[in-house]
Amino acid sequence: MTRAKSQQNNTSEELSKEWFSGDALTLAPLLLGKKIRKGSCTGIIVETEAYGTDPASHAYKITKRSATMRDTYGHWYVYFTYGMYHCANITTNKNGVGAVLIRAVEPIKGIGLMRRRRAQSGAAMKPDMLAQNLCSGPAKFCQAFDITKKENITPVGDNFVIYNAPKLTSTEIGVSSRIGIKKGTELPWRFYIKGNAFVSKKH
DNA sequence: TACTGGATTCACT
DNA sequence: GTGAATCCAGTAA
Repeated sequence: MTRAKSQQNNTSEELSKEWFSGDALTLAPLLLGKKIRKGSCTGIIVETEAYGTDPASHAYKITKRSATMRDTYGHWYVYFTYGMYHCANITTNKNGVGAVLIRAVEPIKGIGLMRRRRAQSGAAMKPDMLAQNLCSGPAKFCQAFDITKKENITPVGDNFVIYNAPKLTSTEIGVSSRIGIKKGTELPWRFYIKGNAFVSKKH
């Protein structure tokens, strides 16, 4: 089978809940390049972040809020932060705790709707409100795809779908570390597609 | 019950 | 580069 044909087949396949049963650190780079659809909006995942049991993770100490990460896999874990933003993770680790934060998405369908939602959320509608500014951050992605706490604990396949795509090579994937929220902690687990204009600015 | 700080974004300098 | 916005979750008392 040709690579093109293989890609066609792969991209039509929906990832099942079981796909997310592995650990977050393994799945985070694998999610890069995958297509995500919610409602009429579709995009390519270009940046992710793995959260496991490091001290800077909500998974480090399970609370009422973060219990979703312990109790599910292949579900949204959505939380509210900074008094105005949401961040969306997909839970992982069938036999443990973990999640992959969706940090940035390349919009490919429903761009007009995304732009309206971002504008409603207060984003300035400047001329440079290009597609690459619509989802280039975890909170921007939530605004554009209308993901709020009401989506929390929604399973994959129910309202949101992730389609398979060929695995990227290690040379196509960038990895960066980040100082955690707890002093002295470091998270070398942010993955992004190298050279992609839709990746968030902060690294 | 009160206080603290945050897995961010954006405007302003 | 810096600071404000804004409110919820977690924690201490």
